[in-house]
Amino acid sequence: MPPVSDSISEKLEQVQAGRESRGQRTRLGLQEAALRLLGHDKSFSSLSLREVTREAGIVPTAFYRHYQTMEDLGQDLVTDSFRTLRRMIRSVRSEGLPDGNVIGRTVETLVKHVHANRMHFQFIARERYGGYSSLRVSIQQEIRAFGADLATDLARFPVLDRWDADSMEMLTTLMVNAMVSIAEQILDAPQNDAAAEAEIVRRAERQLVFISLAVPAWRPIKAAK
Amino acid sequence: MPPVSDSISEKLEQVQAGRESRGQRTRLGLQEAALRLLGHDKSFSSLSLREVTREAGIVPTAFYRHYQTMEDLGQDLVTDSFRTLRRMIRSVRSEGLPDGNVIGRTVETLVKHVHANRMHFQFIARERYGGYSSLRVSIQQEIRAFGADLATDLARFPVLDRWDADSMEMLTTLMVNAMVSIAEQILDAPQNDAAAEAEIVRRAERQLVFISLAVPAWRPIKAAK
DNA sequence: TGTACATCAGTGAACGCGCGTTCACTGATGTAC
DNA sequence: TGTACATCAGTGAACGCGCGTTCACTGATGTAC
Repeated sequence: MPPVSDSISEKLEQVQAGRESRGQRTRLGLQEAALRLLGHDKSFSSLSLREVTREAGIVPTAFYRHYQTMEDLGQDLVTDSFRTLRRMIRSVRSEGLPDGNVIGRTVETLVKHVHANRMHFQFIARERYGGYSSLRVSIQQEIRAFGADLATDLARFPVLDRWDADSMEMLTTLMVNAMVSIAEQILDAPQNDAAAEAEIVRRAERQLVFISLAVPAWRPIKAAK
Repeated sequence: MPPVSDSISEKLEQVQAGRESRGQRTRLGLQEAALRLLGHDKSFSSLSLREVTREAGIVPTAFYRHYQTMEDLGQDLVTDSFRTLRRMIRSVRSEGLPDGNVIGRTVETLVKHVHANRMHFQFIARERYGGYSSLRVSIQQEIRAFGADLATDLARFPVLDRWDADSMEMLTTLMVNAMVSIAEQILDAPQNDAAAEAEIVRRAERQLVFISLAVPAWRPIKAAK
């Protein structure tokens, strides 16, 4: 296979509907079945192979045509979930230069995407410190990568563009943690309770505004050189 | 039983070594067995009743003399873990009025206690968003209570004593989240790697210092009235 | 202090169940010519 | 377009295993007198 970007090769495969198509449909079916089951207050590591295949409508043994273990399925879900997340951050970024109510727009976008990809976020939240250690490691890496992306965006702010890498990392860590916490609160809140959700959003925005107030007061170490 | 405080009645029971003593020893044995098993990279919800009793050196059926389900055992562990945590915060508080390097002392104390109660913290970290929803709820409540304690402590600072409740809650949430994240990093770091740990501590302190820089710039809403 | 008795904690056999995994198979899909 | 063939994806029976839970039991512990 030529070194094409993921999303392009994805589409190609869909269009070709070639030799792999049946296999890939089932593979996707397994992923979706797992996510669906995670909605019922279960964690991925407590899902059984048989449960997933049952939900996917295939026989247990067919699982092995696609994955060696449940852990491998989990890895695919991590990859997928963060593809979603990256798409989200890209959409905020592409809305032009930072201006106006950046925090408001960011929180709004985050909340919107948590709803649109509820099960992906649920999966990440549960597995971040949960079951399989290999998934924990992957998730931790992806979150760090997400923070790095955020750092790039933030560097466009005049005050921040001369900060040292260490200080930037600290700031992005703080913001990513806040965003993770927001996502978790949204997931925990009763669904369709607009008031409760508005309150979460309000608090989240206040928190991020508060953090941003520290920015002018901070003296980045290496920038002083 | 008369309404005595938990820790007092605990000691009384130990001293009396009365009718309950054998039962209580086993009950404690079950709790410790569960914690011990959590060290091996497993989450509580994936622990089986038989595993725990095996580790505790009793027959599976004896479990029911002490708990109805594993979930009940988990509740005891939550209670215990936070008793530990509360003892910790109390020790920092009792070291006199806030002065000198409060942040440094707080982080140091936290790290020390994470090491001393590694398995309790591990349990909390894993179950915070993990398996049983009843445990998740209890943990969330306890963390909120911990935040309330912190708010009381922080109110002794001159700048903060006139903040409205909402703003205080925001600040403590931010700090508690930071502390939770520190604890999780310490748990994840390779044990006995002093350098890695020092780095975590350094970053944590910078983060908390950063947050505190926002304090003077913040205008609490209701205090303006 | 000694004995008879009640309660409490731990035992061991047994059960039915869902699990992950193996295997030889069948049928569907795609390729070569 | 049609046929022969190879590969790939799903099947269904079977296995041994650890699980949670029941039950009637035994022995340890504590109490009453």
